[in-house]
Amino acid sequence: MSDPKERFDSIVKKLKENDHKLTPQRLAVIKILAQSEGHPSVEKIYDQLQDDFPTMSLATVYRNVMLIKSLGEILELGFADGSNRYDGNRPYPHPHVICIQCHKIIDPDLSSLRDMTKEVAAETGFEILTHRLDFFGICSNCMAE
Amino acid sequence: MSDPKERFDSIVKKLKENDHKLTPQRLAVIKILAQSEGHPSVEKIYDQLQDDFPTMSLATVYRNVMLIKSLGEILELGFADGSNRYDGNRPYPHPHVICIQCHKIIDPDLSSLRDMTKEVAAETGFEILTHRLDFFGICSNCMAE
DNA sequence: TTTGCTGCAAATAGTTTGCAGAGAC
DNA sequence: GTCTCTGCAAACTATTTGCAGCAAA
Repeated sequence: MSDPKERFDSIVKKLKENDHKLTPQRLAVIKILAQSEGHPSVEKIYDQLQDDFPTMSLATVYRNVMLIKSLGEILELGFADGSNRYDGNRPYPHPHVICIQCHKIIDPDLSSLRDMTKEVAAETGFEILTHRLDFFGICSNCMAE
Repeated sequence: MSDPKERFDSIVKKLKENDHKLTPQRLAVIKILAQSEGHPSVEKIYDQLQDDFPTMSLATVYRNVMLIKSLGEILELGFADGSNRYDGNRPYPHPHVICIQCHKIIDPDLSSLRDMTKEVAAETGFEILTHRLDFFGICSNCMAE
């Protein structure tokens, strides 16, 4: 769990470095991404902004999420059903555990992944640049119901 | 590498068991999926069918791929950019190595994955049902160019 | 003042669906 | 003969883009 404030500042800094303007809408999107525990979708971000920015358009959310992603400050999680969700806390590849019932996403700690990447590179002759690892199942909450 | 003929028969059998009709179009889709080394997209399957079935529609390919997927006989690989590709050889979850340049997909052998699933279950309290593991990089062919 | 950003609406791309006729069984 | 499947075209959904006005620096 990184500090939301720290993440927010770090993303803002990156934007400044690359000469992007800091509009209220943009800052609001960053704020949500920086403090998101739940890996929000664009739609979710949009919904959360309706109170403070009732006239803000979905296109603006998309544009800002894309921009921040292109700066490498968030991780995009695209799924087969077409839904995309974003992790603003850890912009580097890491495993996710996803509840197929309530769609909660959490980040487990896994040590053995680095070795696996090496193993794959050796076996396939690829130069491995990144990876994606998701586990799908039922969380304890949903199991109890 | 499973035997394409065997895979074909096994999918056909599953369809019969579930009272689905065996149309020429359907069998042609199955044939391509069963012998696919390259994890084809729907579009790719459609293209390959144009010679033998010039009037066949994309919708039919989609419907058949969906049907076979719903019977658990192919694995769907959806990507963040919206592209979907299908593995008709190994319909169970397994790792993939994907070249980001030529989009080739190959299946490496990785032993340590089962242990990892257990580790995740223990740490998160989830009941893990399936997973998805992709490595992205540059294949040796593309590196040479 | 100068760009880049926003909101709106229209365009786009991949996939799904309704319907009428064709064809598997 | 029955009922599913197919082809076509239209519908749908998530995302992107063009444009004119607005606002950050």
